Amino acid sequence: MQLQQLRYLLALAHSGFNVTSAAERLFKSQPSLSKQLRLLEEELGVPLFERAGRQLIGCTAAGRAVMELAECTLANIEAIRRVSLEFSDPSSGELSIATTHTQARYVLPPVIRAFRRTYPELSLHLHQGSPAQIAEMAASGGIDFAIATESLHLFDELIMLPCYLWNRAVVVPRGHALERVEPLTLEAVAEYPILTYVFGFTDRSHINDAFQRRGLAPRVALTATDADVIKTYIRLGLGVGILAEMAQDESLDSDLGFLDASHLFEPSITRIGFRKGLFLRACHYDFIRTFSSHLSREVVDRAVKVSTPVERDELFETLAIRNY
Amino acid sequence: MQLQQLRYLLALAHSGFNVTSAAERLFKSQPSLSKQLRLLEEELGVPLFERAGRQLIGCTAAGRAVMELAECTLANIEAIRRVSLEFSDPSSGELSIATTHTQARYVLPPVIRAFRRTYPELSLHLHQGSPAQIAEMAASGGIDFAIATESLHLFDELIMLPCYLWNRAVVVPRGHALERVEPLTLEAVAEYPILTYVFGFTDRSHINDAFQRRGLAPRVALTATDADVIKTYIRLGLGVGILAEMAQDESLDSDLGFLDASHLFEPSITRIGFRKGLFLRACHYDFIRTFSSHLSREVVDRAVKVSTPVERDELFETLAIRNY
DNA sequence: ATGAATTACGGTCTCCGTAATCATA
DNA sequence: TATGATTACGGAGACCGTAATTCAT
Repeated sequence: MQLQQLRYLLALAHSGFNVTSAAERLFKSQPSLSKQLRLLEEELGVPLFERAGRQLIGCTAAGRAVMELAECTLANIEAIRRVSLEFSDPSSGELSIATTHTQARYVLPPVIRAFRRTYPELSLHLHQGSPAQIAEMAASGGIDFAIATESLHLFDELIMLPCYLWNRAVVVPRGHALERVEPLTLEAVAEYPILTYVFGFTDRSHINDAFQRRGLAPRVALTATDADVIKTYIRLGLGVGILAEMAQDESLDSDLGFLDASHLFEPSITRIGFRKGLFLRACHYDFIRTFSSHLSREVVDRAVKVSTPVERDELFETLAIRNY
Repeated sequence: MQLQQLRYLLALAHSGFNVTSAAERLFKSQPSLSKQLRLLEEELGVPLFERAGRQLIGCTAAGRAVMELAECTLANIEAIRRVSLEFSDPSSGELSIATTHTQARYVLPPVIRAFRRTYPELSLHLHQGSPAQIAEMAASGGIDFAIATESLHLFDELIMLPCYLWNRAVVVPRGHALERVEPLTLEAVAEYPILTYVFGFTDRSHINDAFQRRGLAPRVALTATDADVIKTYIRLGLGVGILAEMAQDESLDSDLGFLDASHLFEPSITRIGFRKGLFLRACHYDFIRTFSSHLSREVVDRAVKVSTPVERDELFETLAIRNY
């Protein structure tokens, strides 16, 4: 049995049991893959795949069991690589972060600036996507960290740690009538067309819930994944925005009014997550710590140890999570 | 990186970092090993071994970390083999049990007789040794089960499940004066030279403790690892034996009196254990169940899930453990 | 007839063993 | 000098790719 064969096995599963596309993904010829998969199957002495004629169309029960173990094995190999890299040069290497626009544009810059001072040799990679894509990226490897506000709990291969609480702001062009409503109410906001994030980003459901509880049905004029895009349309007078409070850029947004709406909507919680198998290097711990100071190495280690998300939540009930 | 190289790595560690003897153990030439180990080290880019000149004399911190992961990886590979074997032919294969003389000679025969009726194709292997050796065998692989009364908790790679409680018997030649002492007391026993198990077997400390609590210092005339050996000397009149109650063979021991001593010594508990990584086949579950009927598949699975021995003990507090 | 897996075959690279060399106690 | 690791070299085999073949829709 060879590690290659196990890699082929997983690639096959990830390509919907299409040998050709698995081969392409691995930059190998199709016969090579085909042969190695057959050899593995023969060595193990048990059919791993459901077949329709010559086509592979799925996994047998044995195949699933083997697949799971193979995944674990390769994660281990990966861990060996990482641990060696860490010992050979603790400050070198790469760190890939998948996150949403809001985090990458507004939240992370000061964090990364500080982090780079301690790890100037490390190359950082920022990948953007929807929370679901982010979680997928982190779960299936290649990405070290996922940072987002929702959806990440969907993957139970991910360990999620709470970072900070944040509230929403109602964003209007300067001089807008809402600026004079004190205190701001949902009823007042609902008078205007709403511009906010698309569903699946930054807890849209919190916003809907709040209006619905008051029996209000706001008109949503436009949604986007990107606060900068939304701000552009606010400036054009299409309506009022409901954005994350982080999305205020003091120097560029002097023409916009950010009205605190923490009393109108439930706060949301931004989390950082990583794959369960991930070997955490010093720079990993340091990044998490830089991002969220209560997540010390000890806290992270404890969170990794406990096996269920529920237990992890219990762990964090005792810790104070800062507001943004 | 190849699995072979990881195997070499572990073999090296198990041979005290002597490349030559590691090579012998693996039936490979020494240069091959030497080269592969060097290649691995180069690939990982970090020294794994402490060197004295050309000699390898130990592990670096990186080496230890890699070693641990390698062990885990190979256990996974082993699990893949097993799981495949299980699917290809659930009733074939081998089952190796390491245990003490008492278990192998007196306790296991009816268990194995029953077990073989369900798995006639399976070859069973009984390895004997001291509890410490048994634990070592089970922990370092090759052996499926360890069965013994003590010491097994020393290895935290082992999952130990309690099987049954048993008491001691005072064993005398028929007609011995102790047979007429009703009820039997420690003081009466302490009058005679004692024959019992060597330390490290079957909870010798329970015996010592009991005497000590009563301020008695019995004369221990002879200790052995083997109940049959001890009985021989009892028959020769060297003294009275303190043996496990299981050690009575109804048909062969009619010339010996087994006097119940359950009121004199704390009961002991016999456990069955296996390596944490072990993939449990149906025959494994069945063997455990045959040996100890309260250890159903569900109970075993739950015990495997919980991570600490303490939690496991809690799990079993609610279950009734039978007496022998 | 086309898409997809398998078989056939040849080349390259890896791993292993033998033999010779080097270092250390 | 003896023990034990490393280097050198040649052979067997594994893996891969191209091309041809087979199967099924």
